[in-house]
Amino acid sequence: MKLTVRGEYALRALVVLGLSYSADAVLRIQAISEQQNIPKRFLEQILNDLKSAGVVTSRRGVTGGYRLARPPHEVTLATVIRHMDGALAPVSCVSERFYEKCSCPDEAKCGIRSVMKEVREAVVKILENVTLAQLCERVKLLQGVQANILDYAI
Amino acid sequence: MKLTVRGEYALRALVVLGLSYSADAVLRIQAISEQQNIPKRFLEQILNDLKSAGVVTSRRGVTGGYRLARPPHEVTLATVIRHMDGALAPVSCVSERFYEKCSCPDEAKCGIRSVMKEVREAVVKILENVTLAQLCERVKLLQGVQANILDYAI
DNA sequence: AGAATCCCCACTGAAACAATCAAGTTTAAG
DNA sequence: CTTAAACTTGATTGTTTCAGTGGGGATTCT
Repeated sequence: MKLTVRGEYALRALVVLGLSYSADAVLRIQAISEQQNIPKRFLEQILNDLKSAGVVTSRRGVTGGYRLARPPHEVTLATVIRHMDGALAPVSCVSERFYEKCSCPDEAKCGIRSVMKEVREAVVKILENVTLAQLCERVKLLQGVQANILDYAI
Repeated sequence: MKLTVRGEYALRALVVLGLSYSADAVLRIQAISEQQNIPKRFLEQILNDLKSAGVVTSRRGVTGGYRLARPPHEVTLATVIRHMDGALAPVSCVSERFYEKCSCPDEAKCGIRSVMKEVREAVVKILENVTLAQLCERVKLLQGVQANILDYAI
């Protein structure tokens, strides 16, 4: 599994949306783009893609913007990454959803394949069990730690 | 971590070399290439690369060929894959050996990064603990099972 | 010498990646 | 009812990576 810049931007944007999640408040692309150093035009494309995945919804027009389509605890990182970057498996011949035949003489007898399956399992286990809500919690915690250090300094 | 075709070919070739490992017998590129459906010219390049990594050695000339530079139980998959395909981490900002700064506002406060570190740990734990010898064992086992099925059929 | 093998380095064609551009449509406010 | 600020859609571009090829050179046995 390789997380591309595209996938990373998607996660970063979703964290921002997750942190300010509420019934019907929306965030503008520009706001997210500025806060996260993401090229606006590129982010536009990415959020649109997340929309087609049913992860976010949008409102158009001058008061428009994006918000999560569902509460953060219902979105797993696995879902997001699979949609943006494809397979979680290190090679497609061990992928469940993005399977492709490989060139080895016989997949059933392939030792490499069995190791790669283990790797895939390990990755999937982590990413399917971390939700956007948990990711946001981590962020709050990390930023909280920093804030406390500052408090002491003052 | 993404295993490229290049890395996969390397592992496949090493399994062949591992299975017939002995003090000074060598295998020709052509033999490996034919057995494994790997383009000869490409394999040439790959084995040369593995040589510079100290994984294999070669003998030139008409009786030439390749063999493992060290016994199979001393070579981990992590070593091979890192040399062929680079970082095991899903993003380079969490890689130990291939670290590169990422574009997020503050790495220390990045929640995504902390999840990706977990993924990296999981992958490394597997690949650093599987040696070429163990991989060869798996292959023998898998092929053995097939052989038995055939025996019954006869 | 000659044939078979490894060695080295450059090159190419295709695909993936990271953007960017252009020309819409929708919406609220003035 | 016009306009500006937002999202929408689809194409395009420049760069890098990937997989594979090609040509010529060095080495070693016979």
